[in-house]
Amino acid sequence: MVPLIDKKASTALDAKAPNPRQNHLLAALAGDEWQRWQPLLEHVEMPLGHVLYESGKTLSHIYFPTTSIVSLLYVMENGASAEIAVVGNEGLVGVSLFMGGGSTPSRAVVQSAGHGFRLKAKLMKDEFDRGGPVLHLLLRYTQALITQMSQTAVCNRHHSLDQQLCRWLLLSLDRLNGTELVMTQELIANMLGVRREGVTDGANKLQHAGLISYSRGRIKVLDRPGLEKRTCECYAVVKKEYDRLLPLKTAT
Amino acid sequence: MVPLIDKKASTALDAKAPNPRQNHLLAALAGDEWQRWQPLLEHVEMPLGHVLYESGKTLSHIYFPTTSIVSLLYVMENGASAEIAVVGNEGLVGVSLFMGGGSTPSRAVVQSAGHGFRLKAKLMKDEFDRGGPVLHLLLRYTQALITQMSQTAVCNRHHSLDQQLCRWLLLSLDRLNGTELVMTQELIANMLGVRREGVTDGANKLQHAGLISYSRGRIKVLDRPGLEKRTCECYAVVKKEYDRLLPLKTAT
DNA sequence: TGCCGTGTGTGCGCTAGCGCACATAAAAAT
DNA sequence: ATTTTTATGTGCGCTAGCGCACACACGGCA
Repeated sequence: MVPLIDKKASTALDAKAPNPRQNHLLAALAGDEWQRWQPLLEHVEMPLGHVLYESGKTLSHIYFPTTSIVSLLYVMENGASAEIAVVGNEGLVGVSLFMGGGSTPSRAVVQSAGHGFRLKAKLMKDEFDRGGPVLHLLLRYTQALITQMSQTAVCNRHHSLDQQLCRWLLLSLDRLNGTELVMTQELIANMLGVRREGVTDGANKLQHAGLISYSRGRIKVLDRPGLEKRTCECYAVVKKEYDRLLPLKTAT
Repeated sequence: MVPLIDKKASTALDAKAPNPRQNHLLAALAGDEWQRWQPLLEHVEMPLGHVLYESGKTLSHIYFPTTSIVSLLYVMENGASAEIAVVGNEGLVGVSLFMGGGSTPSRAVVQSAGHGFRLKAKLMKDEFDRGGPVLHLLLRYTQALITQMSQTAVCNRHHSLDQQLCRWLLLSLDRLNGTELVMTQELIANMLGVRREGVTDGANKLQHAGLISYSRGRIKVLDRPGLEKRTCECYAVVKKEYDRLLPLKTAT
């Protein structure tokens, strides 16, 4: 029997017929642009850990996550790493393609498995160079991304691991549908650029405070407002800036 | 007598007839664009501490430093601060103007007094929207700026105060002519988002190592290669990316 | 010449987070 | 059902950087 109406019915449906318009940028395209883009978009699975592009290498595609989350992270010479920004269904991966360089010193890794769509580099560039609304949409998104990166820098400097953990959970949640993250503490530690034990500590505190519950790679958020109270200002700053720059006109 | 040939002859000359083309972006403009821009550019003094724009406020101008350095910094609710990026004669201040938002959550402060030029917001937008080489130049610069911000985030996470101090000195030096910075340790601490005492310590070590010499707000760099050896990889990453994205065609 | 303000040096005790080395426990494998 | 793998918990000593409280010391100004 085809498992269409199992416990994961909705996600199974998504998997069967993923909708590009789940991505907010694609959803924001006007009718004629959308007509032009639709046939060019290629659906892609985004499995956990998949590297969309490697530091310094030329981008072949630009990615629009729908149900996945991608981390832009920087891996250092000594192996330590740090996340620069998160991208989910609100954005795209590969701004350097239209910004000019064609590459960045960072790496893009799927942090939460799911789906997405992609567009060939050449096509993307052409679309961008047509100017008009597409160009301005993409640039506004880039501006929001810049804010997230800046705020990450500030947060790394001044805030406690606990606060950063909250920020990170919230940012990730905002980029997914539900209230559950599939994510080991080891992974989170990698993203935040801290020790795994530190994350264990932080997560423990949050669990005892009744804000989250987790076990072996599944984190359920029980009390979102509680998390927001515990996090630093950084989360709100970033959120506000995304909302300002990329107001949601039509959610599919 | 007009103090034209005093001990600061060259800088006095700069002050008298500052040259917009000292700014690399302006220098990169092709003949016809340059003709168009030249009459629109307004020369401005950039005194130490001057705030070019405030967090969240709409930008009225875009600034092209020539002999000054501007810090993009974020000031937090509790008063703590952190620098996001530095801008000198290689760039411009106010990317959010053409990126779309018209404002950012950060603040722009003159960190090293000098000169610069500015362009009215409206004019800048119009120029940008003409598309073509100007647009691509500005976006490439923005891309470089993004790299700097990312690297700042990474550096804040993983590197020691000493390394960051070296990075900061080198980045600042690159954006000035000479080998001397007019800058108190207090100021530097503010930029790096650390304690003043920490900077004192670091500077002391560098002085004892014979890399710099300083006294009361004047820092002379004696051994640049030495600094480069002490700093973290972040400096080189940023430098390389700037060079890649913004090759110097003609220095005036 | 002496004074005062702004920079810089120094010495505490304190804490967050690190690195390491394990102990447990839940799932997956056979 | 037993073993193996993977995820999480815990404990320890260690260090960088913080916050605070001063002591100097240079350089301009009266």
